[in-house]
Amino acid sequence: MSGLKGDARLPRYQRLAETLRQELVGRRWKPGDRLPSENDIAQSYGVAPGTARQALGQLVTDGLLEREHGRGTFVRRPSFDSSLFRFFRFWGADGVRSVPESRILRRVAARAPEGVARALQIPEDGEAINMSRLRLIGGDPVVAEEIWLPMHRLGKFLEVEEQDIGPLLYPVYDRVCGEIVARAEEALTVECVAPETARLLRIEAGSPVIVIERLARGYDDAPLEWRRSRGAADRFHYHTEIR
Amino acid sequence: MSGLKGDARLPRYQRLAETLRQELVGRRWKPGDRLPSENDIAQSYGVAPGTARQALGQLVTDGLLEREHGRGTFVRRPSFDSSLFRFFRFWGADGVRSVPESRILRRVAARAPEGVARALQIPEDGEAINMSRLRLIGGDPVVAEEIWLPMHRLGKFLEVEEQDIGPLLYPVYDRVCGEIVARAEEALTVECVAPETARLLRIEAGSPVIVIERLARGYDDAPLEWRRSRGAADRFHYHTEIR
DNA sequence: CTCTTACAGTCCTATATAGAAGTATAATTA
DNA sequence: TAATTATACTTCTATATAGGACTGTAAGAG
Repeated sequence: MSGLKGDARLPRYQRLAETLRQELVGRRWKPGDRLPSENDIAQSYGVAPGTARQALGQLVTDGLLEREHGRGTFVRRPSFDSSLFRFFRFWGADGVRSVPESRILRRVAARAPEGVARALQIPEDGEAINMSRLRLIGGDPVVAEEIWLPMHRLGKFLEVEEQDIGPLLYPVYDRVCGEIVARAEEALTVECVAPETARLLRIEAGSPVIVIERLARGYDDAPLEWRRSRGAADRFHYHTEIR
Repeated sequence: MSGLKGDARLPRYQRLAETLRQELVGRRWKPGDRLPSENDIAQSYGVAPGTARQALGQLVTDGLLEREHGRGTFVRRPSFDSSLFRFFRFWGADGVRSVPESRILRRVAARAPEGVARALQIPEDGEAINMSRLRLIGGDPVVAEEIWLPMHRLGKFLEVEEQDIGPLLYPVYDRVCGEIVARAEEALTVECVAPETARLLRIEAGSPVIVIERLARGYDDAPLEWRRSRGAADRFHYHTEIR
C-alpha cells in the first residue's frame, strides 16, 4: 500500500520521509516512542527495506528521530533547554553542571510588542503571555529572561500553579498544552546592560552582556515561544568547529 | 585488491573511508580534483559499489569531499576564510559583502608564548612566526588579528614579498608551503578592549569586543595556524539553529 | 533462586543488479 | 556554421537478499 505524500516526481525515500514527518506532526508517535521496525515500515508503505532505511536516515539527520542498534528507532526527545551551556560557563560550587534554578518574577497576559508578535506570527489583536524569569546557580543569578508565548496555543500556561513549574518550561508546555518544542533558532548579540537588568544580575551597570534571542518551534514549524536571555559577558564562551 | 587500512574488525566502508582519508592527507588528490568514479573505487579496493558509495558519503559528511550529480566526486576546497561573516555584520558602502582588505602591521620570527606553543604543538624551542594584521572594509578598520605559525611547517611564509600576500592567507600557505587548511576550531569570548587595540579599531577604550580564537588544522589534523581576532561587539551577531 | 544459554527482534553491514537522472562531449543534421 | 541528437560517463534511486551485531527476554541448568 502506497499512500506516500508529496510530489510524485520526488524520490520515494523523500516522499516516505515526508509522510512520516507529517505523521509525527499529527502525533501518531510521541517523543520517546518506538517506531515500527524498518522492515515493518517498508512493508506497510510498499517500499524496499533499503528505501525505508534511507527515509529514516533522513529524519535522523534532521534530528527528529534517533536509532539504537538492536533496540529500535525512536522519536527524539528534544531537550535543549540546557543549551545555555553552549554559551555560558556555568558551574556550581562543586563544579558539576546542573540545570539552573528558576525564579518567576512575572507572568501575565499582555499585548506583544511589534517584533515579538511578528516572530510569533500572532494574529490581529496580539494576545500573548508575558513572563519574566531569573535563573540562578547556587542562589547566584546568572541569566535574566523575558519570555512571550502565543495565547492561542499556550493559553493554558497561565492557569498552571507556580509550584508546578520546574526549572524547565518545555516539559510544562507539553504536559499542559500538548505542544512539543522540536527545534529553535537563536541569535546572539552583545550589549551594555541596562540598569534594571544589571540589578537583577548583580553586575555593574553598563558592563557587557550577551543577549540570546530564541524562537522555538513545534514539529509543524509553528512558533511556540519567543525568549530573550541576558547573561554577563565574562561568563560567555562559545566553541565551534568549522570546515 | 584490498589494502584497506584500519582495524580489520571495523566495517569495510569505514576502513575504505579511512584509507581514502589517508590518501587525501598524502596528497594523492588535491582540492578541486575529481576522484575516480564510485564503480572504479569499488573495483580497485575490492568492495561492492554500494559499500564504496557509503564510504564516500562518510567523507562528504565529514566535509572532505563533495559530490555533483552526473559530474563526479571532488575534493572540497576549504574556503572558510570568510567565516568572519558568521560572526560580524560587515557592510561596505554599497551594502555588498566582500572580503575585508588586509594590512599587515608586523611579521617576524619569534618565540611563541606558552599557550600558543601548546596549541600549535610546537616542539622544545618554540620557534614560530608572529604576525599582526588589521582588516578593513572601505578603509574602515573592523578586526584586529594576532597570528602565530609553526616555523617547522610554514617557515617559508617569512620570505614571501608583502605585495604577494592578498587578503586571504590560506591560499598563500598552500602556494608557498604546500600546507592546506582543512578545518578549524573557534572559541568566542567577550572582553573589554585594551588601549592599543582600541586605537587600532578606532573605538572607545574599554568598550566590549568579541574575541575569536581559531586553531586551523590540515588534513592530517596537525595545527597550522593560531589566530586571535578582535572586533567591536556592536557589529557582532551570530545566528544558529538548534534541535 | 541465580546464573547461563537460547532465541527472537532490532538495526547494521555488505553484496549484486538495474535503471533513472544529470553532465559533457562527439556525432549528426539542417 | 549552428542547432540537434546520440553517447558515454557520472552520481542517484530502488530493489532483493543474506548474514552480522546488539538488545532484551524467556527457557533451562545448576
